[in-house]
Amino acid sequence: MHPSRRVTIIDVARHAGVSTTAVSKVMRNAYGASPEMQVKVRAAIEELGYRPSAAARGLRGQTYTIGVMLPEMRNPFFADILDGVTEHLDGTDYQVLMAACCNDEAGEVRITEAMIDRSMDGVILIAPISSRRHLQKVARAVPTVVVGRHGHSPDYDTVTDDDFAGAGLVVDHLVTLGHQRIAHIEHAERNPVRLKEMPNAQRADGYRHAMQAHGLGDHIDIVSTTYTQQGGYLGAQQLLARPQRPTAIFAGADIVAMGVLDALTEAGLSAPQDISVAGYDDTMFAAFGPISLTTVDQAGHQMGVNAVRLLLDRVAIRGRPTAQIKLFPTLVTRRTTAPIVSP
Amino acid sequence: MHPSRRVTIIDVARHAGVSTTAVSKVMRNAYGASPEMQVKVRAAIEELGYRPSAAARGLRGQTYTIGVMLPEMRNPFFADILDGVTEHLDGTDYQVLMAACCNDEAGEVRITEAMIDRSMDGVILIAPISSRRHLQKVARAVPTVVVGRHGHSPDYDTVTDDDFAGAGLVVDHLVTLGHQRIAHIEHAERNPVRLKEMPNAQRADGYRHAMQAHGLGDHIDIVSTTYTQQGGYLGAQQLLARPQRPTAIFAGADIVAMGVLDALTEAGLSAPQDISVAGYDDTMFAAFGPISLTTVDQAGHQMGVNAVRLLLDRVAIRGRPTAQIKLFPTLVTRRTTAPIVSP
DNA sequence: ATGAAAGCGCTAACAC
DNA sequence: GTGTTAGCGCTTTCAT
Repeated sequence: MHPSRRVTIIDVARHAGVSTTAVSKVMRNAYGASPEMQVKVRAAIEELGYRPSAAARGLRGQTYTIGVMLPEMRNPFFADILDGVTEHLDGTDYQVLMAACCNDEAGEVRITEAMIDRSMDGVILIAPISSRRHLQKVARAVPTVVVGRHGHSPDYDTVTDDDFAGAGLVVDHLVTLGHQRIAHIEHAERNPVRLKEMPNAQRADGYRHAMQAHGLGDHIDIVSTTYTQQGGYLGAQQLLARPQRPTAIFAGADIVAMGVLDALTEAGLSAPQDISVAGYDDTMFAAFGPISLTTVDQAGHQMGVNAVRLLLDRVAIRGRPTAQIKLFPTLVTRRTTAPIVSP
Repeated sequence: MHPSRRVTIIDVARHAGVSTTAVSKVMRNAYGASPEMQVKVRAAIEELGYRPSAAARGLRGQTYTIGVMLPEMRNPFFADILDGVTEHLDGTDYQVLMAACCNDEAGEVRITEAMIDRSMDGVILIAPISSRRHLQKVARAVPTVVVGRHGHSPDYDTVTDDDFAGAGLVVDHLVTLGHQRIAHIEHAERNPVRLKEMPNAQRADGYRHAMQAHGLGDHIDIVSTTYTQQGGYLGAQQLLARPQRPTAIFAGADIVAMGVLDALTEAGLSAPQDISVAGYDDTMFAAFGPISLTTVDQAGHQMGVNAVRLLLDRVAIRGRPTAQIKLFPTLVTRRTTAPIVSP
């Protein structure tokens, strides 16, 4: 026997004694195949172990492939989104394929183009940092849903979490505990468009707004670094060097909070005894006993589910007006925040 | 203007005043295109913004796509492997697309078949749990490299880390610190084939062997649960209930160690004061200050690099004999292990 | 409801 | 070195 040539639609048609058109129709549950036809064809498919070639399908119709672009793989929050996506696609003919990029614009362009080249039926872009121009271009080539980036476009749908409100939840919580000198570590952003659209910017805004609302405008204290462990470490060092150091630090992301904790330890301090610390994202490790970080849960799973829903919708009706879905976050209180001792 | 039909190879050929063959050859850097031809064609490609359709290419030649299957997304160790993979592919025409499955056999079958259907040029399977029969089947359909699973096959290459030796490193370390009652929490496995091939089984074997080698055969104490946080928690509870409880616990994976720490805290104990704890994998969170877990570094990055190398090799020369690459792990000593106090 | 036939965009085999 | 042509395996008109 030969190195097993793949079974094609022709083999199935011949085996079932029907036309390839018929097989194609059955495969796609398309209109125009009698029940008997269905039975015959399905039997042949089963017997021969036929699986359609996605490449060949893609040349005429769909590829039944959804692409998901992630900024990185190490933030478990993205895994939550993906769970929502794949779960909702379970049982359908669609397959999700992901690509993680390197958090840089060139990488995002490469990946999105690769997805378009591969005739994917739709793409979900998670927290993209590309220019709006590029996002538009992608969206015009393939049905697109952008997750975790605010702002709206006539070409793609968006699913976001209310980062502004989320930051407010943290500030409210800390104020309730008696804190006033609450500092924030943000991810530096200068690009004006992204300044409005990126979650990190919204969190900083939300922090500012909530501080004002509590009459703590004078205590607003923001350090700009990056959403990395290193960024948290450096940010906290700056804050600890203040003449009047803060009693609470709200890190813009859980991973940032890890760096903050490192800096505290190094300075001989600890949370929450000396300083309360809160993060954002409710990543897996936030729940670990020795860490037990107070943080904000973004409902990643729900974001994923909503993203696919919008996407499949758009695959079906290309031209429909775009939608923006905004979900609401919840505060997860753990052991790194506590009532202030000496106000 | 129309909803922009994609630019095809015909458009480019016409624009450059050459044949489609010529364009195709230039695209693939294939033999038989003069320098002037190259220039002309490249100019036309540039001007028209042409990008070849992967679907169409796949129907005849390659798709320039490498598929990577991951058992899950939340273990950062897999991200290390992927970094190695993508980094090594940087600058080539290949694109990596991943799919995470649900740690179950049916999911793995679905994903591998999806990759085959999509005419991927090669696949890298990370820590697959499927039957050998299925792996063989996949490998016969598409060039395959299996990562993180021992055993060898005439059809696929393997890249593994020496889990047996890694477990030995941990035991040696703990013995050096004066520990004798060193317990191990393993991932339960009954399937006889996987019992030999899966890393978890090798770690348990390595533990057993090392204990014997140190004359501590009588102290061998293995609890079978699962490689999850919950598994670690339950396993530790069992161990703490022993009449003579262990002075050190070697968890088969970092995530298991997290569960162990939870159980210790709950019992009013802590590491390393009361019990030393070691993990395996050196995942990102093992390095976090409040955790600071002693663990084993598997050099995931190197595994990734080696996997692609083997894969591209096999894509070029399909029939070549298979290779097995085994890397050596290193111990990462942190603060959850310490010299024994009262032996 | 069914099937014949014309492509989809590319590559490979073959002429020139 | 270059161009012509025949498919790759499907889906989609369009007859019947």
